[in-house]
Amino acid sequence: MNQDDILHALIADNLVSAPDSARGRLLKEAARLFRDKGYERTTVRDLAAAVGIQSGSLFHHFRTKEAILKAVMVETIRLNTALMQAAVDQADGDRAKLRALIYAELESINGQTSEAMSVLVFEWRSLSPEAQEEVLALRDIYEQLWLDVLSRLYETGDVAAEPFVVRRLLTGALSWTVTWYRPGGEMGMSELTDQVMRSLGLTG
Amino acid sequence: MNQDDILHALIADNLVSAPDSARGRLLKEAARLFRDKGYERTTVRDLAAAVGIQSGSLFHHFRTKEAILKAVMVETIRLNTALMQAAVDQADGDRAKLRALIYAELESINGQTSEAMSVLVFEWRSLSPEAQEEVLALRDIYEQLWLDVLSRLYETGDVAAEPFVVRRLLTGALSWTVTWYRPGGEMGMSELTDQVMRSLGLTG
DNA sequence: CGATACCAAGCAAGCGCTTGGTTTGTAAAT
DNA sequence: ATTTACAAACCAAGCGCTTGCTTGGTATCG
Repeated sequence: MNQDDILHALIADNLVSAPDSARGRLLKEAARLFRDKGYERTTVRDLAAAVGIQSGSLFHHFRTKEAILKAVMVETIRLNTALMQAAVDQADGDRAKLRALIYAELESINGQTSEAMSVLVFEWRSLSPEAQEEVLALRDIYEQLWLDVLSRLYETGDVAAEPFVVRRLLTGALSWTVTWYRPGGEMGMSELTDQVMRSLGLTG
Repeated sequence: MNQDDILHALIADNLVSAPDSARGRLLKEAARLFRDKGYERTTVRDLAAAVGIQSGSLFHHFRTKEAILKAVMVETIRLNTALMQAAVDQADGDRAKLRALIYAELESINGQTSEAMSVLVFEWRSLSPEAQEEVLALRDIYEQLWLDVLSRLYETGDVAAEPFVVRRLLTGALSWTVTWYRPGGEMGMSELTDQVMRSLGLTG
């Protein structure tokens, strides 16, 4: 299963919108606008204009503006959970698994789903508490992947700090790359992954 | 110079507002509201109510709502730059200096100036580009403190990754603590600092 | 023919900010 | 000691605009 296969499997199960559907295109544009201007500064008129319809027509596809934000987040988490799962499964050994997770998360944050991942980090507060809870539940599976690997590395002494702390530090460190790292620049994603591994005192 | 002395020196120089002045109280409440609800969701009526005046009276103290956001950020950076400088100066040796910087930043993020630091991280985009540039210039001094220490640790081999990458990873990792770390809980700030040092493969 | 997708128009509410006038604090002049 | 002067701090009211969303109707298409 490569990345495209994973995406299409999710689309087939109706867990993620096809990028060429009306809904998919709207979510893509919404993610871009929310990242660029922030959720609150993005108006329903902006969103409608981005896909070439009238603002009122949006509400045929989504009940509220917030539902759009939520959909962006939910679909992104679903996709990334599947990608992370695959990354872990394919790697041999815990160091390699950790490296695969870091690489996969960097790719989520700085690659194709970059806009949506930014929204997930920086627009979290714009979600109502009820919606936050729902989205949080989806994250749990995903977080467990990290904790399993980090726990084993902690027991072997490869990583000296507590797994759940390391994971949270890494969440911040990797999320933040969106503010300074430029894919396609001097440093490649693989090189950046190496730098992260080295920062953790792990080499190879 | 302890923390209070540093604060009062800045107040004397008119670089930071006194916490008991009208302006200081407004900035404190603004930071809290901006963190809790976000800049856009916080109305001038909210801000005014928080300090017990009419919304129109706000504009006697600040020209625009954005000027309030900017003042929160500027004053916070000024204070924290001074605190970091003191932390570096007081520590002996580069490992100790790094630890002091990490501890000081964790304290900024999770201690007294917590609200304002959150605003600095999560409301950055709400600043106009011109204001962003001004605030960014203030950060440079502060960032140089980190780079000096990290460069020396890189040369001695204590830290295996490039200084500017490590600093940026740390910026993210430490900023993110605001989302999960609770001061006064099980883990103290000093213990958290240790965990960060261990995550970097540094002990003692 | 019925559902799906859309448009044109606009409503009610909330927004940042302005305005004109009043109170309050302070310090010099009487 | 009282008056005068004046600026800083504040209020009450509301203007003009934008916001998310609704409504009633019209294409489009299997």
